[in-house]
Amino acid sequence: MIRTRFAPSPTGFMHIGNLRTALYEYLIAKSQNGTFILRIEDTDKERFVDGSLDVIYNTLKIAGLKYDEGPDVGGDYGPYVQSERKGRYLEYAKKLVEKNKAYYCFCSKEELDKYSDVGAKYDRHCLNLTKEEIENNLKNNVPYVIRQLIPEGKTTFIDEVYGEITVDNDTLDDQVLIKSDGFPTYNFANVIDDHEMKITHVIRGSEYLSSTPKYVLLYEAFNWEIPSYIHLPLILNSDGNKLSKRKGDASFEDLLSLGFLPEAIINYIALLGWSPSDNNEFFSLEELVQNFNVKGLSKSPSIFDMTKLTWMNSEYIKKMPANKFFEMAKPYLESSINRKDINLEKVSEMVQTRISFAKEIPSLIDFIDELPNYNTDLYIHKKMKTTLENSLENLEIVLPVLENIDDWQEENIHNEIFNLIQKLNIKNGQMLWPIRTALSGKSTSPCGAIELAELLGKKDSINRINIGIKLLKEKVSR
RNA sequence: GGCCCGUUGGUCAAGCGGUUAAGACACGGCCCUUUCACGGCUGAGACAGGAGUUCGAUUCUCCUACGGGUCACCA
Repeated sequence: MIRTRFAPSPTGFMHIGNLRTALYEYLIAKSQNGTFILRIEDTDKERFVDGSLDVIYNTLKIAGLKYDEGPDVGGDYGPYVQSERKGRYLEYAKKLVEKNKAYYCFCSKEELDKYSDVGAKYDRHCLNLTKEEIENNLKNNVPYVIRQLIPEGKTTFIDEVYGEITVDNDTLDDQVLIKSDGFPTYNFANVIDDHEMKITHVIRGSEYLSSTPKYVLLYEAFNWEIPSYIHLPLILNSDGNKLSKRKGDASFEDLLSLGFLPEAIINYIALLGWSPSDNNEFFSLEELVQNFNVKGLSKSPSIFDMTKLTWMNSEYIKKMPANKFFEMAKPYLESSINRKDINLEKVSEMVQTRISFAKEIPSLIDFIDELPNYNTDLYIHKKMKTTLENSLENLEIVLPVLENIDDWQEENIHNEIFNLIQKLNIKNGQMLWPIRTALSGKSTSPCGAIELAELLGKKDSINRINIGIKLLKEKVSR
């Protein structure tokens, strides 16, 4: 039975990279009917950020990554918050000391700083302490840490993505296991908890690849079974650097607030570093569970491409049922349209195929409440064969026709205008382009002239055409 | 700097000794059309470099270059 875990630290918001790691941990477990666990790694009291626990819970909830065990849902291997497990780690460390796989170190931080260059290893000063010295120090409450004693030789492990990796142990430092504040270091707590929680597959970012030998040595020191390792390639931003909030890279929350759909985000990031066996690109979470396979994981880092995410989100939007889309679009529609005579559902329909994410809505429909100031050059359109002169002419001709329509319905407006076009024997565009321009004041609009006229209503439409005529007259007469 | 990992079009990527080296995004063109979008068709664009192994290397090995990760009482 597979057991995987997501083990974030409550130090801020959720990176896209973290989310993807959680996603893969979830998928690997669920694709084999396994158990997915959430564990909070809060051994660094100083970096704790208020509210970040909620961010973790919320993100997983919104993303649909339901965990079977965790701080807020319980489970047989709790507690699932490391700070609540504090007592256990020291006992384990002492066991290692007894076995001669670890040792007390009383060197102060200042002492160590003196000769710490990049790549310098701890000189094992305290390894030579006599039993009496150690006991004396402990009795006198001299602050201490417990360090792992790295044996000689080489360490080999197998990563399911990267294959067999071997390192020389003398490149490894005697890392601290228990800090002087009594808390375990991340590396130590991780091993202990993974073992106690019976984690079978350790899945994490490839930045941990080079510390994995130390983990392996720890498991060996305890004589515990070593879990499977699956290291994931990094996600980089378009500059080729690690994703970071400071550099302006979007977090999951940022994307949500832009109106991206969680399903689309999940779908997109699932494809960063993993590819299915067929060419399909669209996967619901459930489909990901069914199709996920470790074999599809890649080794090389991938760049987070906002453009493709945007495309994928627009595809999801297009596939939404109209009523569901309306529900999502409503707040945006309501905030940018104050007129009460506008049919918001109709606007919603128009907008659905034209946006990539919800926050794009306002800029598409901002002309509805108020006709923007526009340049008469908008009337000139080569393909439509429109000029300032014939635009003016056609607007003047169509105005009385529109004024005569009593039942302001799309069908009627359509008929009247097309009759006129036929009578005048002109191209459709020569009439429709000027009307659309006069009604919207923009080079693009979410629909054509006739739909626009119906939407805005008779009074406003005629008013806007009059404004158009006036603007054109001023321009042409000059 | 030491150690570890990586390198297929601008981006995501398939490929796992013999292929015209898929597909997607983005980009160009055409069609559809009442603007824009949608949709359809189409085009351009890649195996980092060099040695081996082999009848044959994108695929295997080594070297070089470049990129990344890591070397904390952070996670």
